[in-house]
Amino acid sequence: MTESKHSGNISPEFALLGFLISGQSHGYDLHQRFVTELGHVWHLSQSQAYAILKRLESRGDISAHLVEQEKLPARQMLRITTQGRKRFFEWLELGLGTNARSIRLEFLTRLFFAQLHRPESISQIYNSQSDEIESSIVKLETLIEHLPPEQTFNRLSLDLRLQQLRLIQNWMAEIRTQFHISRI
Amino acid sequence: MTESKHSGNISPEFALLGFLISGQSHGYDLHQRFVTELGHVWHLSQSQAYAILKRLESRGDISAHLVEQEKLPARQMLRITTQGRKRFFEWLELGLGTNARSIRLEFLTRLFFAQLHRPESISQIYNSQSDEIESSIVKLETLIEHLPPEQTFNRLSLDLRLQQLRLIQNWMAEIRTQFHISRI
DNA sequence: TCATATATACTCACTGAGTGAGTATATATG
DNA sequence: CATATATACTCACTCAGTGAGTATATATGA
Repeated sequence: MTESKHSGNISPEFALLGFLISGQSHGYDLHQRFVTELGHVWHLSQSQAYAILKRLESRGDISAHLVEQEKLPARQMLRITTQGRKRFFEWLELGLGTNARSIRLEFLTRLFFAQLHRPESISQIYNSQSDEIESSIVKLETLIEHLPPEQTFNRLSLDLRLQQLRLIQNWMAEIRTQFHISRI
Repeated sequence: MTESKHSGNISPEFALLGFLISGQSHGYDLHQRFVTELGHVWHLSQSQAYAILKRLESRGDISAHLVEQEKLPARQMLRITTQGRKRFFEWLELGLGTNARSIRLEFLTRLFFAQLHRPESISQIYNSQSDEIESSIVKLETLIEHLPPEQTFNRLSLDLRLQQLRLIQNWMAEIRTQFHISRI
């Protein structure tokens, strides 16, 4: 317990990769697309976008090629590599997340790119996320049951988390109808 | 938009300060207390606790004194300074937070320490937090209203945030009765 | 009795998240 | 003609966070 484990928050990275699946592009444009399409899901500053792209390049998930322009400064044209493509689809179909924040951020991001690049696996993504929530609700419930009664603040915290997870279930049910996702 | 602006997440710092209000202590003990009392509200690793304490010292919010022990390694005994005390109570009574996460984390932490050190200002803290939520619900509602309809994912994200804020309102109403907090 | 686990008490090196400002140029707008 | 805005990045910096390591003492079980 609890979140902020420095592990989450990987998906702006994958979002940038996801945009590159549609074809090569450059930092400025990727950041722009990110802001207009997912700007209310995540916040991503320009410099941060560039930093992430640098990291992706150093890991071999994308490759960069300088393209001179007559007037404006040269562009770093970016292409996703085979490895990057593999990593992206692994994240898309296997990545999960349990807490409210990561669901809003990661799950929505995955849904967004699934719709773009893998519409046929939307229901699989949806269902595994939904199962994950189910099971973490159960875990939380037992955790709360076994919490010593004097732990007022820990209890309040876990109570809210539990209620948030239940809320997310309803919110996801709403998504299911909107996206015409079939049950398991 | 959206959170994770690198600004939030200041309260483990204040929590450590808060424990020092009750009297001097040392890193190991402070971390232990944190984990047992607020371990389900926040996660705070040991090394992180020490890092924060270092920062607090460099800012002059706490002072350290080496205390030799016959057998175990020496302790850094930590005391809160006048400045630290001032900073702590400012945070306690003025600090706010709008998103689900920061409310669960920061608000609960403030409530915890208010109960310990300032029970008379609990209702003020509660009410200003509650007002803050009210006003950000209004903001979110208008934001959603003015969102172009094709922005499916941004809308879904904001919808969930709105519902989460409403959930928090109910959760806080529950706290009000538990803590016998009077209305404004 | 001897190994092993656990508690005490911290340090260190490292990666990553994130910001804010700066650089340089082109085009549109009042 | 000045100013704002869009294009396209870079840089220096701070804070967050982890995981492993160091060193010692005591309890616990085979």
